[in-house]
Amino acid sequence: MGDDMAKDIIQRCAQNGLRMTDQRRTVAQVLEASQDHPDVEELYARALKLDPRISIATVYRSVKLFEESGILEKLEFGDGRARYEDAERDHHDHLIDMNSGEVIEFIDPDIEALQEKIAERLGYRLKGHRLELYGVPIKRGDND
Amino acid sequence: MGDDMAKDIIQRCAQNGLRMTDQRRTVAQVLEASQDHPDVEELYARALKLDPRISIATVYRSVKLFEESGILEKLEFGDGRARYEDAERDHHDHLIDMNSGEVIEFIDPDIEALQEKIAERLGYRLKGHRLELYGVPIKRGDND
DNA sequence: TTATGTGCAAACGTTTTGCGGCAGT
DNA sequence: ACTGCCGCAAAACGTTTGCACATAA
Repeated sequence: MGDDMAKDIIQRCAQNGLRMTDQRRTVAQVLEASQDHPDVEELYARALKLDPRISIATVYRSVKLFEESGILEKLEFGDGRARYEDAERDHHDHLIDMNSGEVIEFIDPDIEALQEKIAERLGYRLKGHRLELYGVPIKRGDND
Repeated sequence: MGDDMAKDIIQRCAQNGLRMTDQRRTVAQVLEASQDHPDVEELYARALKLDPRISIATVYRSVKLFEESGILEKLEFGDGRARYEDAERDHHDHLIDMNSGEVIEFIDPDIEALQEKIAERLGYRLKGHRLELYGVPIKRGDND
């Protein structure tokens, strides 16, 4: 019991006192169901299937609102489009497959600790970071 | 001896067979002289002082060309504007001061090694990475 | 009921591009 | 001379916003 049970996005919206509309529920639902990293255009496409009346402006407004409420985290992988992911999930970084564009998530406690130490050494308190690895799959028989 | 002497941007342009115009030389010169991380608008402002005839379209075209030739590296700090820096300088990462916007460069061999190891563990050959730390200065008397 | 959200289309800031003229090799 | 660059202005891109209407609380 207690509230260590993971809350879904809609619950956290309510918790933050956000007025819940059909559109916001739709956007939340799409995000919840996405295991990949869709950009806003793609979020909009998926939302349209659940609610053909929704507009892309509302999708933009919703993700921005959710981000400002700390419910989502904004990601930018350098292709000019923003992506959003659930901020409450365990922290992780991203490895981008340069061939397929696939995004692999990972965590490494050593690297987290090292970052804190580096910031401190430079006289800063670490507030956030962004780590992206870009790589290509190691194929069997790929000797170098 | 040999060519372990650091080459400047203009030399590397020539080396890559790029046709050198006054404008490209100006952009190269501005980049060479910049110790900070100016965005393209700022690059243009600085270039204008050296050559009042240059247009911002040319600045955009030049940095893109230089990037495609591997002479510059494109940086995006999440403010919607691209920045470019000399790709041949020693590799380093960035710490962004969240109060002032100042960008501090650093290198940490441990973190570099760790990244290689993580990519390998995930079945990837690391081709590049992006590490940005976001922090606030630790002030004396700041107990916490 | 009243404040707030929505859809639409227009505006935005950054970056790219089509064009006719100009310049590097 | 010939290819490719330049400046200009217009377009493109992802994102934001003003407005009149609709809806949650």
